[in-house]
Amino acid sequence: MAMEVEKLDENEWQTKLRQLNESGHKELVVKRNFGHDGQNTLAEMARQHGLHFHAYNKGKSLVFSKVPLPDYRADLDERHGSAQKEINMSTETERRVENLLAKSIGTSGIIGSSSTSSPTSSQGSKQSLPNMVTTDGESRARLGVPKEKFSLELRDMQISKKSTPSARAMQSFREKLPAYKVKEEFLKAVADNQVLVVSGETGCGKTTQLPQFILEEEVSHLRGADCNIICTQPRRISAISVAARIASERGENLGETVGYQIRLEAKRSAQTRLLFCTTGVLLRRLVQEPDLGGVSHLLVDEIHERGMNEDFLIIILRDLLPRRPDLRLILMSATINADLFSKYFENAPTIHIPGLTFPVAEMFLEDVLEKTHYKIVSETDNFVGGSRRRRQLSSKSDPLTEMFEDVDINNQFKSYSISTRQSLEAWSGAQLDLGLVEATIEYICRNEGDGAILVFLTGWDEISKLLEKIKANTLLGNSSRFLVLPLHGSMPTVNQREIFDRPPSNMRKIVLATNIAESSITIDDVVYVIDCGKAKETSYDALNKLACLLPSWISKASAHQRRGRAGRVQPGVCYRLYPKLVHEAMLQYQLPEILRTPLQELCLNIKSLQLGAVATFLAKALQPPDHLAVQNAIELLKTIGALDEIEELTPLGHHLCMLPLDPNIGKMLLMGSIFQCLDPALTIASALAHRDPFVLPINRKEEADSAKRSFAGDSCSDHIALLKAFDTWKDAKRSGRARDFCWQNFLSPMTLQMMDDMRGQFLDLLSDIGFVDKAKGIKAYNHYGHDMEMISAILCAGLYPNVILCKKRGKRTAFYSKDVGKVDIHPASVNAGVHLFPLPYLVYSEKVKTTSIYIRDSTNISEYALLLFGGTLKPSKTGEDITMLGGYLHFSAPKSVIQLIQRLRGELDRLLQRKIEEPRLDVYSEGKGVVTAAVELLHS
DNA sequence: GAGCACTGC
Repeated sequence: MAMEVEKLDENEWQTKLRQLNESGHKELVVKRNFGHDGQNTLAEMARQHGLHFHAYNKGKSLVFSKVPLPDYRADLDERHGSAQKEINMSTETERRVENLLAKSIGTSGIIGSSSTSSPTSSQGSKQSLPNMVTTDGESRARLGVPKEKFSLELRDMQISKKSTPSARAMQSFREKLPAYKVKEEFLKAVADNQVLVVSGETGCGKTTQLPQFILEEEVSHLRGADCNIICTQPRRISAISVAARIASERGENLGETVGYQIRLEAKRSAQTRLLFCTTGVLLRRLVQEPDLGGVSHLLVDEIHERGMNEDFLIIILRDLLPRRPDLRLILMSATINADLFSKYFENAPTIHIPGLTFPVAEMFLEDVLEKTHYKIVSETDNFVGGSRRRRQLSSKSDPLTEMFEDVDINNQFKSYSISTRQSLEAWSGAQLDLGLVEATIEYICRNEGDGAILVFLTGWDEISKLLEKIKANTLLGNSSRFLVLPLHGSMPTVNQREIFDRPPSNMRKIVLATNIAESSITIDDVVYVIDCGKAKETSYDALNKLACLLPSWISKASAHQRRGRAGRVQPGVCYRLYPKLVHEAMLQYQLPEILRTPLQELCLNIKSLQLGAVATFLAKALQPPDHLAVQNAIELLKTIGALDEIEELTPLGHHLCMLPLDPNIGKMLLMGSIFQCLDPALTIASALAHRDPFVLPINRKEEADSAKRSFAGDSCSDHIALLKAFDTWKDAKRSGRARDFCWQNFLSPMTLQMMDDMRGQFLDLLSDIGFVDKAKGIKAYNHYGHDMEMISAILCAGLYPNVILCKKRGKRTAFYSKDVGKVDIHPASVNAGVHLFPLPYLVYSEKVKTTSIYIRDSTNISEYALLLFGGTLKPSKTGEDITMLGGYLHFSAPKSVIQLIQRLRGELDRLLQRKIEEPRLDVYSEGKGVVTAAVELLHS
């Protein structure tokens, strides 16, 4: 049935594909694992042939299959062994569940509830959210101050604040910024055009000055009371810091005329005329106010970053502009792709502002090699006749690396030394040479002037290895002369002051960082940047429904941004550890996030904003996502019951729209509130939605590992570990020991605090949509909050269809998922290294392909959790089998047991349906019998 | 037997 080949070169694909297409073969088995790029190449070609292939790993081979996924069953035995699970229910359990169920059917009154439309739920979804941006253009008027008077007040205040000596000093500083030179041109363009694109390099003052120009202009023309300027920022930190900066430039306190609003935090008042908020906050506001009533000017900053929120917002705004002719839209971008946005908005005029940073010299690999005399040695050079072309076959390579391998080094680099040319011959873009990084750092320290060094690396591993190399280095290892600091989003050092502070004068600071230092964290005193040219980047493989996190070449735009990090205080130097030819071949910009991410949450938001059919709407994007990615998202939303067959929101979908969460996590939260597990559901949802509170220290990772495991106990669950860690932190906090507790248990206090705040927000939202009555307190919804089986069932209800089969293979266990076949447990999971699981399945919240396909966090669950809280059950004709997940999960049992399970499940579903349609229904008392029967079964 | 880019509601 399968065609087999060893490895294919690019031209052979075409032929093989055609053969596969025309033949009766079902699969193409490629024996070499040639990596993700190869898969995508084939996928692309297949699409051109009008075929969709499904790829999965099978041992060391990669299999491409024509078989559509629902027809999985036939292949199951061959690939996974038998996936059939026998349900062994004791007659005692059967009898008890039977009794509980019989009782409940008599009393609960839940039979015959068949309404499908829901007036109550749609009412619920129109209720207002707390922490929402509210229109307050008229708020002062409402407070009794007439508009005209308020405008006068604002103007007089602006005049008086400008006359103080400190304000004059501030003004002269502002006048030196490049943005000041375009002030009149800018204000005229804003007055004359509905849309304007402003491009400018960092340091030109566009973010701090342009919104301020508008504010000053409006206030001085006595339009202050009517103006309502919003400026969006992609990150929380920048929303706060820019607002604070502008308030101080105006000589005001933050929260007066200038304020900010980010999730769970705001500083603003009725006077506020200029508000900085994150893009996410504005998108939430659009749910309530599709026309942005009351907003006079909207500035969208950093659109060149092409974040998902910003791309999404821009589609909505383009449609909104005709309905709001008085609204002014200003898009702010880096220079590099301003034209793209101008074209998108019917050739809107653009204004360019030159930058004001110090010049940064740049060097490429060839120059770095000349200076450092470092010799790159290829691993395969030791073999006789190891030509460069041959080496490429042995390593996973990418187009840029391959391109350079075809370059005639001696010809192209005539003017360079022989040693450099040899090194260039040996260089491979596939692997970073840490020795070269070390040599470059050493060169700077020996030969260049003072100033901090910032090294861009791809991840934890490289940072850790380089740190060790530096420690062992005879010069750099001297800790009284060199301060070497790792900087990684998951390391506990991120907020330590020494990263930002200037070191003592005889000491040089060397920061080893990931992408985090590209835009999120700014270190002012950097003079030297060393750039490895790569970053770990997410991508989304729509064919296999798989998120990937793989190192790849950065774009020219990112390289430019990294270089700029060296010129903030004085002229700097950027050492690029890749050849100039590679730099020239880099993509202009990074692929926008909307093309690199699963889209379920975005699709849900599109539905909640009533923007029409998802695919039609997304086709209007600057760069529309792949059709298959959209289909996957819609299908998932249907699977979890958020969308119906005609892609309309179900009552459940309406509720999920109100929760700022991934739909799966939102569902888990709702299920937790319904089934008396509110407290754990709040905690787990906030951790999954925000970030993992466990940090990864560089030297003590074994200790960190065991701390996490001790929280999990014998639960076989990362989610329980999160829960226990959070609860223990709360206790420690109450007794004033939070700081020590976090340090000893490798937890991030900031993340835990954020989780705590988010729990509060979720509780408010659940209360708004009627699922809980806040006045009664969490305890009233937490009867099973300490019941592990019930918590696992809730996790299953929320995380489905993210299910993994655990299959015993001798002393070990192997893991399989429906979409990609064999997967591994991530080594940071508490389930890594567990050989025998008490229960046959795992549910997970994240599956990511890195060096392998890993399940990052998982919880071991029983067949009953799946049968009662998983996907739709499909009984077989014989009545002795039930399947789920398109036949992937298969259960068998005696007829009576199957019938019992179906009846119980039916009652549970009806109860749930009624609750979703009438959120205020008291499930705990009305459906007590059904719930107790379910709990009984989960415990058996 | 071995690993964790970064945001945001």
